[in-house]
This record gives sequence, structure tokens and C-alpha cells, in this order.
Amino acid sequence: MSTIKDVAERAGVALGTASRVLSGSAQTSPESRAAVLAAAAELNYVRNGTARALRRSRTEVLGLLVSDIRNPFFSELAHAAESEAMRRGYAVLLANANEDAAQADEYLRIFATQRIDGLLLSPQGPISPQLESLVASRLPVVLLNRSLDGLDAPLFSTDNAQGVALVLDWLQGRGHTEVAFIGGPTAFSTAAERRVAYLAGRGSHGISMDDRLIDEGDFLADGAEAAMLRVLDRGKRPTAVFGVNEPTTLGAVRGLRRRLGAVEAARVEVISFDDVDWFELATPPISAVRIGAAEIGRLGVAGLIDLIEGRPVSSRRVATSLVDRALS
Amino acid sequence: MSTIKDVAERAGVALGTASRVLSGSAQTSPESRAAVLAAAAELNYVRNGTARALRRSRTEVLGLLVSDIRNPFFSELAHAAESEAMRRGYAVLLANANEDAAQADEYLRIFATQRIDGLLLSPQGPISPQLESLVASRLPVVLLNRSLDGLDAPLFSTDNAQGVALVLDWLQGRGHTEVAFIGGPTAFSTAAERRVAYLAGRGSHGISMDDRLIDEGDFLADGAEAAMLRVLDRGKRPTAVFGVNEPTTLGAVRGLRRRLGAVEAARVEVISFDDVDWFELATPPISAVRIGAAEIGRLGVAGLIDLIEGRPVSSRRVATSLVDRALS
DNA sequence: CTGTTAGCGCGTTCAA
DNA sequence: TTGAACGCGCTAACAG
Repeated sequence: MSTIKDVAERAGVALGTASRVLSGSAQTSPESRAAVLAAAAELNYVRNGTARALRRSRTEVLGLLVSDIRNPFFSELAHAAESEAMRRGYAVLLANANEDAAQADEYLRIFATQRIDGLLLSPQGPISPQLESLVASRLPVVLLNRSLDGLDAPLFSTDNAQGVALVLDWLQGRGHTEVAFIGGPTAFSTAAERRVAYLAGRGSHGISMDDRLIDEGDFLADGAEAAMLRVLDRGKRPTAVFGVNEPTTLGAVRGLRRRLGAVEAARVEVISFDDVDWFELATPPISAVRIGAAEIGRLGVAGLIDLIEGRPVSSRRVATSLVDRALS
Repeated sequence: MSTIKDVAERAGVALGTASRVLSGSAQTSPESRAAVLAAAAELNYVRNGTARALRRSRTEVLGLLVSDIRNPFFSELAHAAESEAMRRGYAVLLANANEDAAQADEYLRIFATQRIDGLLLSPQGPISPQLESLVASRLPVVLLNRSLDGLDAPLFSTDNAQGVALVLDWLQGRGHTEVAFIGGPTAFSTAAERRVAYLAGRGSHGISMDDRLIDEGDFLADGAEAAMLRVLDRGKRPTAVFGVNEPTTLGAVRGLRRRLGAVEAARVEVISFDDVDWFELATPPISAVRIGAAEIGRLGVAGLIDLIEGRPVSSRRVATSLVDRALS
């Protein structure tokens, strides 16, 4: 693989001149510029990013740490983030923490070793020592989706209150009064925000204030199924169910079918925070709030680059939209 | 951020000794070892990966180029690949080509600049100039899922013939003779292999050889829906449909419902290559061949590292399993 | 077992 | 505008 030195020799100029041409800095005469460019093309020159990074102490690599890329929310986010980053000349290192704090720390160590220029972080638990030391080293960080106590970084997240308002309007419009709410762990700011917004808004939307209709799972299907069963076993018979998350909604539907049977379960309308194409296949079809995961990813990268380049950045909430699949 | 030089000074040893201790090479005395480790801990030393990479001409970074991480197959694969890579001490750069050859080439250029140690490639179209030059530079490459004419690299892929055999057995067991096959673009080796296996096996499984039951889409929902409609409009009325892909299956179901109405469509059994949890919600539930995307990702990374370290690697087919959701 | 030193490839400063 | 030279932080080769 040829180096800038080879290019310079072939172009008949000094190494410094070749560097200036190839990195577009300073002024160069048209002649040497043409000669260098031609030589580079002939030699199939590809800049050595590691040497460049060492010299400039900037890698043009961003780190993206999410809990699990298999979660459609994160895969959509990662897709948008990666494509925005590449548009702006940055590559993206991917890491899945798998809801495991130790593993997240291990990744942060690797990111530190690789000298990423900035970090996009979707926090799992509380702030960790490794993260603390990264922040202390003044690594630019933006938060995705969830906030993190003790870390003052811009947050790009779903407008949960606005999304829940859409759900409440839909429930009211469909005439539901007995609505089960299957939430998630309130340690997660997203779950907490959705719960608070729902509890605060249900009264004014004509929905029963009976707390036996409220339960919470673990943001996963199994925990949500158990929560749904608990609601039913309290003797409540909701006409609609609100699942606060995509896996939660799946679990809730499973619970309904298990306790009520397919026929009766099909009489219960379901609405979800978080949308999936396949919701249209359910009986009845499941309506959902669509989260702007792509927008969050895009804004996150744009914000992070602003941070890296020293521009001020402020947090942003991304609005959701409702996919109404109600049949009539 | 402290350097190895700082560590050496604080430990009272020479720079070389510190390097030996910190990179675990050669022998070092217990005393200097302890001193260096202590100094490193105190100074919060984090190795500079760019400098190390420049010196060793190995970055310990792998590139993963897929068409779209939002596709569940790839997100599962990426998850497993990333976690296997990290287990082996490698980080992973992610790129989404979005089915766009020019974009794929752009990413390959970035990968080359970043001096990745190896490439995991799920090819889109034919071999590109950029890829050609990477291969010429002797970059280790493994192929995922699809083979690529003109590139002799190990391939880790689904055992399509075995998967289709599972589907054929299932169809036969359920007593279906009129089966619609909705395929994908045969330019993709996966689509081609599945089609060939199906066409070759249907006769011996008691399935109609009428080619009006066969059509193909574009591996996406819209194209598949159109293909399903074409089959129905030829006057065929299948009792089962085989979608060759997850989006294809979604499109096929949409087509069935659109032409036949929900009630009649629910009389048609559907089976898919590629599984999604939500299939259980359909009426009737959709059975599916589950692809070992995670296994492919894991094997791909293991194979790539073997290649990087000079060990011989051979292609592998990963077996599928059937998720049977038939009600009776 | 340890210290010293060269140089990986590049960007940038200093003179000219 | 250009050439020469330095050094980013690290590993590896060599001498002791």
C-alpha cells in the first residue's frame, strides 16, 4: 500500500506539498496540485487514517453504544446515525451492551483505546466509573432516549408526553373507559415518563382511574405477559390495552389470549407505544405510536459533531405520530 | 490523557519496559511489572490505539458491511458478530449500503482509510472496483449470506436447501397440494437457491407443479404483494403460501387479504423463510423457518479472524429450524 | 531482564 | 508557494 511519500516522489514534489494537496490545506500551485492528484490516482493511494489520527489526535470515528441492536428501535436509530455520520465524514463503531453494565464498561474502554471523537450513548443503568473517566477526559457525549443522572449531556429523545397524548386521544375517540396500562420499569426514564403522562391524562379523557388496571412488566414480552395476567386476575376486564413498548405489547396480547381465549381476546383493542409493520396482522390490528428513531439518530449525530467542533448543542424532543389501524 | 512515557517515568523504568508490561510481550521482572501496572492505574492510562495501530500496522478493527441493519436478519447477525469480535479483542465498524452500490463503494473507501484488519461483507450487487482493489491489497474478506462471482472468499450462509426441505415436509404434512410460491430476485443467490430447491422438491412432496402458482417479488413487501396478486389473478386459489423472506411474507399476506378479504384469507396457511415473533399474531399464525443469523455472524467473525491470523478457513452452511405455529 | 533507539505515515512549523 | 525536519505514541530490534 503506497504512502504519501511515494505519491510525492512520483509527482516530483516534496512530501509536505503532497500532504498539503491531499488534505486540502493551505495553498498549492495548480501544477503541483495536478501532479500530486495524478500520482495519487496512479498509485491508488489511500490515506492512512491511523497515522493521520495519531498526528491530528482526531480519528473521525464515533462510538455508538446501545443496549441491543436487535431491538428495532435501535436498529433504525443506528441506521440513521450511521448514515448521517458517513455523510459528515465520520465512521461509526458499534457496541451492544446487552443490558449488562460490565459489558458496557468494557466497550467504553475499547472506545477509549480507539480514541473515538465522540460518543452516542443510550444509557442502561446508572453512570459507571468508566463513563465517568471518559467524561472527565472531556470526550463529547450525547445521550439517546434516556437521561442519565449525574451526566450533563444533550439528550435526544422521544417526546413521550406528546406520544401518550396521542394514545389518550385515540382511546377517547374509540370510546374506551376501561383501559389496561402495561408499563415498564420506572427506573427507565422513558417508562417513567410514559406512565406519568398516562396517569395524569386518563381522567380528562374519560378513562377509569381504577389503579387495578395499571401494572408494569420489564419492557420485555414475558414480564408484560405476567403483568397482563395480573390485571385480568384482579377481576378487571378492559376493553382496550395500552402497551408501553413493542415487546410489552406482544406480551400483553399473549396474556389476553391465554386468559380469555382467542375469540374474546379479539374483542379487546390494543394500542402500543412503538410500531412494527406486523401489527397490521393481529386481530384486531394493533394501532401504535410511531417513534422517530431515525430522527433521533440523525439529530444525535448532528449534535455530537457540533459538540466535537465546539458549537453549542441543546437537547431535543422528537415528536411521534399515530398509526391508526382501527378497522372502523 | 497520559502516555506510556508518563507511566514509565512514574514507575521508574524505561519506556520499553513499560511497553512490554502493558502489551504483555516478552518477560519482565515481577517488580517492574508491579510498578508499571500500579503507575498505569494511578495515571488512568489508556493505550493509544492509533499509535499502536500505526506501529504494528494492525488496527484490531473489523468492518461489517450489510445492506440494511434494520432488516432483522442483519441486526441479529450484527449483534452476534459484534459480540464475538469483542470477545476476541476486535471492534466493529458498521456500514449500511442501503442496496446502493455507490454507497457501498464509499464505505469500502472509508474502511480502507481506517485500515480495518478484515471485512465481513454481505454483497449487494456484482463485485465493485473498490472491492477489487481491497482484495488486491490482500485484505482478508469473508462473505455473509450471498456469494459473489469473481471473489474467492469463504462464505457463511444459510443452508437454503435444508430450510426449503423443512418447508416442503411441513406443507406435505399439512396436506397442501395447491401452494403459491412467492420468491425473490433470482440475481440474489439466496433467492435463487430457495427457488431451485422448492421447484425441485415440490413434486416429490405431492405439491402441484403448476407454474402459475409461482411468482417473484423484490424481497420487499410491496413487490411481494404484487406477486401474490398476480398469482391470484391467474385464477389460482392456493390453500397455502410460501413467502421466501420476511418482508415477502408480509406482502403476500397483504395481497391475500386485499383480493380475498380477511375471512377467506384466514383460510390460507402461510409459511415463511425467516421468522419474526409477531407471526404468532396472524390469523392463522404463520409458521416459519428460523435462520441462524446469529450463528452466521459468529462463524463469520471467527472465520475472518482465522483468515487474519493466517489459518485456513472454509465455507460453512448454517442449518435452519422450523417454528411450527399451525394450530392443529 | 532492561534501556536505548529507530521509525510506522502523517500534518505542520519554520525558513527560504 | 515549497522543502526540510520534527514529533504524535507506540512496538520491536538490538545491545547490554
